Amino acid sequence: MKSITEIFKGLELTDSEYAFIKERCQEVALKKGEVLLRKGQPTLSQYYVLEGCLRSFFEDAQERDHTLQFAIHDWWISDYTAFFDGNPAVLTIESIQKTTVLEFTRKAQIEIFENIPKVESFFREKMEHSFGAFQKRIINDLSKTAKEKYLDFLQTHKEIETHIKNYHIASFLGITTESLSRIRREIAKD
Amino acid sequence: MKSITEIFKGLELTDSEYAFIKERCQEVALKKGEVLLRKGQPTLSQYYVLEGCLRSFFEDAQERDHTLQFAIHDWWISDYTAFFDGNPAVLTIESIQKTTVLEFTRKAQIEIFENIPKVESFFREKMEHSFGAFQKRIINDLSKTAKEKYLDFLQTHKEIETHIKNYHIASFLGITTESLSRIRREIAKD
DNA sequence: TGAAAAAATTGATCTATGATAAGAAAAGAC
DNA sequence: GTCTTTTCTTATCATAGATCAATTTTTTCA
Repeated sequence: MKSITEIFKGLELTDSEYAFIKERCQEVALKKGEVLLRKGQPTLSQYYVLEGCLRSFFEDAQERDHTLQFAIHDWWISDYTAFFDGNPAVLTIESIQKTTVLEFTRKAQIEIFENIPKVESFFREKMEHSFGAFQKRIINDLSKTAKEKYLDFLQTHKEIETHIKNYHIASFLGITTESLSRIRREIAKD
Repeated sequence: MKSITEIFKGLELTDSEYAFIKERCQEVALKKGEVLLRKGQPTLSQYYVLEGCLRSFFEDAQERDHTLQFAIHDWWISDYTAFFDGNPAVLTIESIQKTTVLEFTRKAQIEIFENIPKVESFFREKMEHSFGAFQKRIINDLSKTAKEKYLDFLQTHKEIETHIKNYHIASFLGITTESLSRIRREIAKD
């Protein structure tokens, strides 16, 4: 079983530092299809995926859903607008496989930052990389065709692509499942 | 003239801490149209806008450009994928008005973090908010029509909208300038 | 202030993707 | 292993936004 030690790999924490962190997070197990966070709820926590796969998505006024993020082992996920600002969630997070996560509340996280500064640095760096990934995502959304976006997705999500339903991929790419199907046929021809 | 003291407003830094920071950043003045960072260059710095307006954009294979971000007074801007990971820039940053920025190199920033931990917390929080803004941007890109995106832009960029050329706004929204023009006509009718 | 350049608009097509509807294939349930 | 449900594909038609080609309006600066 994956555990807390590997979250902070590279950090060289002492046993008492680990213990301090361990007391401030909680393991949560989810069956396939279960909801971890529902839109409208207060978003008090951020989640680290130990095993399985989660998906965060936005439901628009026409009840179509738009996938913001997939998260597998060693990824973090939350509704960041809500988590950081204390607003109710606009996203819903659901498991698309049997999943285990570690839950860190905002309060716990801040306590940890205050007591173990190198964890704050660690999180800042994590954040910076995710920030870069979001920047890249926006650029892709603006500049690529649906087909290019799909090919790009296959590259950037190699390890998870096989577990994920095509309609979820379509929702991540911002196209309909029918369009994705046409694109897949075209690619298969090549 | 806007200056360094207001960057960290709310932080209550001592004079010597200010001095420490001041020695590690540099004021850069730009004429309208000048380039601050060009794609392909190493991205060693992050910029804080004192006055004026900058734009970061991506040029695709067809030489069309796609605006990622506008930055005015009190905003930070860089090519984050490049800045954080040490890769060459994929974005170009240009001034679209006479602009003054404070330049912080990565090295300087890390020195500051190590010596004044509360500045690191401050940056982490800045980052978190920007992260939330990017999340919102992606959701908008996925779920809204061009018209809705434009109306949203007018709201979220109230203070700067008047200085910015429509073709830059179009490039931010991911549509052509002709389409934006049609959308504007439609809105004017209402 | 008036000519040149830059920016915005308009009209006429074209095209990628959406919507709808139906059938085929795959996955799960019993 | 068959039945049911879910997922994926295919076909046809509709549409938002792109492209191309002028033209008008606004800005710049000599």
